[in-house]
Amino acid sequence: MATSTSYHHGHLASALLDAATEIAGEDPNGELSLRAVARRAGVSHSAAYRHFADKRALLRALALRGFGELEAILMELRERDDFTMGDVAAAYVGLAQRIPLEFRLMFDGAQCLPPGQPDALTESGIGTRDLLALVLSERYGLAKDEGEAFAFAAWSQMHGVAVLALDSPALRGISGPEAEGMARVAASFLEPKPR
Amino acid sequence: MATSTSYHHGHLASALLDAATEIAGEDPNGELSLRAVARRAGVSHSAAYRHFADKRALLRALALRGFGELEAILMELRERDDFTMGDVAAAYVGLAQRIPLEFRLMFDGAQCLPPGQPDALTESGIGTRDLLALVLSERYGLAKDEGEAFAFAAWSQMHGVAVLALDSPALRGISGPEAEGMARVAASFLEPKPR
DNA sequence: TGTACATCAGTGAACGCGCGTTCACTGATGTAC
DNA sequence: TGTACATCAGTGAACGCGCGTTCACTGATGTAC
Repeated sequence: MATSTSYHHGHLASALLDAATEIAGEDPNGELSLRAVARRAGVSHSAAYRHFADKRALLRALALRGFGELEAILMELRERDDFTMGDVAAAYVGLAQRIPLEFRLMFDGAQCLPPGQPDALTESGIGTRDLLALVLSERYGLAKDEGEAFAFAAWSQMHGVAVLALDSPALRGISGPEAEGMARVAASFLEPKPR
Repeated sequence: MATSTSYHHGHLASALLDAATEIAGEDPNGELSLRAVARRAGVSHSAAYRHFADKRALLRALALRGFGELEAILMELRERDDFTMGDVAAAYVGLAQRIPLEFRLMFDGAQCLPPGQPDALTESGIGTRDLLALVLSERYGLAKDEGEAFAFAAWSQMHGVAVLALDSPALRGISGPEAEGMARVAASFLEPKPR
């Protein structure tokens, strides 16, 4: 295997994604350029084209990574049978705070998708939504339709908190834990009554 | 008063804002450039600098306009004493669909704000949030704290629906009325029980 | 084990592009006398 | 009412910039014999 200092990098594709995440961690609201990503990875910017067709493809890969993390979070919650809506919302908002770049890209078709049709990214989004519906239905004993509607109500709310905490001038600058606390308060209004 | 064809425009500042809105109406997901705005307004791009210090200032003016519209919507609801949470959410999401550019800018500090401190835009955001809390507290007879928490729960949810409908690959391409319908369904989970 | 060669993954120079912004200018307006 | 002039609101050429992308190239790798 090539070491990180050799001419051949070995894991450049994922190293580029890591570099992008790193940059975004330092300046969560900045624009991300392909050149900056390559620079951070210690590689010429044209090298990126060996691994991604274009900039959109790189961003799409980041978004897909983000969906993977979200699904892992949901699967973890599913293991427990006593989580609250507040737990779900806090986890969701926590993800957005931890990897804001990926989070934004997950829900930004304009930046990630080619003019073309629905693709893997769209499907990932739908799959995650369905997973949330499943997890909540199991937890609260909801029928399919009920569960889907409720999952959408919950998803949109936690998404709203996440987005507002990241971008809104009125809320930006809030700390991660504060944002998660607000998500919990908001989600408490959705907590189903025990029967 | 100068006519629209004379050398002096007369209302260039607001004409530029209108032009921006118009462009965004045609391509809601495109990037907006100051040059394109001036072009659309039929004016050289340097003319914009007679009215706005820089591009950020123009975007900020658009955001402020958006807050004005949102406040008008809330005041209208306030006139009625029988609106539902679904009505509020549908109105909010309808606004986002109608003027996506302004809507996005209202909640995008990175694009609108200079490196500087809280400004008129931030205050506008906070003012609107307080107005929502007031309107909902009146409608449902909530105490101050209760009203604020509930207003945040509602706001984040309708904001989530609005944002997802505009940007998310999984939901984009949805029509305005469909988006409003989804907002109603989501909001129904927040409707307080009558006592 | 050693050599020839195809393949792969990098480099770095160059491309054109549209952008935000500045500047010296000029045309129109309105006020003072 | 008519003229001189300051002020205001436009113009258009020019600036430098960083961007995404392409291309001919070269260094490293691994396989066939």
